[in-house]
Amino acid sequence: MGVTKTQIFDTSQNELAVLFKVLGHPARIAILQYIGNQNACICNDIVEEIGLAQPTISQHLKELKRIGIIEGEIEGNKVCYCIAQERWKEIQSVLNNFFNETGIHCC
Amino acid sequence: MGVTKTQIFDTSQNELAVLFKVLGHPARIAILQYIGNQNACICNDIVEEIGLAQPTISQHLKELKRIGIIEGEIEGNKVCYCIAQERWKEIQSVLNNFFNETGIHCC
DNA sequence: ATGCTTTATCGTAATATTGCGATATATAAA
DNA sequence: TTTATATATCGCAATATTACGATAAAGCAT
Repeated sequence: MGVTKTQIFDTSQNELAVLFKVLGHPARIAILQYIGNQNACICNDIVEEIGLAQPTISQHLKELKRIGIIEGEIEGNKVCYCIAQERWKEIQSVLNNFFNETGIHCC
Repeated sequence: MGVTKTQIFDTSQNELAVLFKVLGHPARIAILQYIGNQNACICNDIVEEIGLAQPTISQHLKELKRIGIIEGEIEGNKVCYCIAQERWKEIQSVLNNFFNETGIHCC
């Protein structure tokens, strides 16, 4: 009652759902767009850029790191975040596989 | 405090996040895969197939209908759900645009 | 060493999501 | 008409997510 019944579904369904879910928040979309649009990796100008408190941003960054779509490199007392190119492409392709393998038949 | 601060983000960021979020649940992934894998549109064998109660499935179907990725056609006292092909492709392409337009620069 | 800056984590409040039993509604079947 | 079947909706309980202030940790500047 209330929890997502993860055990009912198989690993690939759960993994796919996690990818979608992590991307399913406007702040995280905005963070990815901001990091992606900088020529160099940018640290927490993200906090300045997006209108959310520093702990909130930090939490969102943690979620994004959880699926490996960004990486943080420590530079002194700052952290430089950047898109993890390989994983980025991998996630895109996992999602595309889902779209291509599902929804072909029907009606 | 607690709500997603939708106002902070622009329409396209919010819309993108909604698409991802709706797809971000294993039951909804499983439902889409099930509907997609039937040669004909299938009604609520979905309830039988997935191990969740009928009201729960109904709720998930409602979410999926909300983004237009499935359509339900009433047939007597049954409802026949199917993938909305056009919208399916459109969503795939919206997501791909996001992936292609973001994360190109960096590092 | 002391204070400043940057980032992460903890704890908590507000809200949202998930899941389901009970119930409503509508068609099919008897 | 009565009963069964299929689906949607309501209302609630359990849990998860979002957001943030306070605080910790760690490096930089003085």
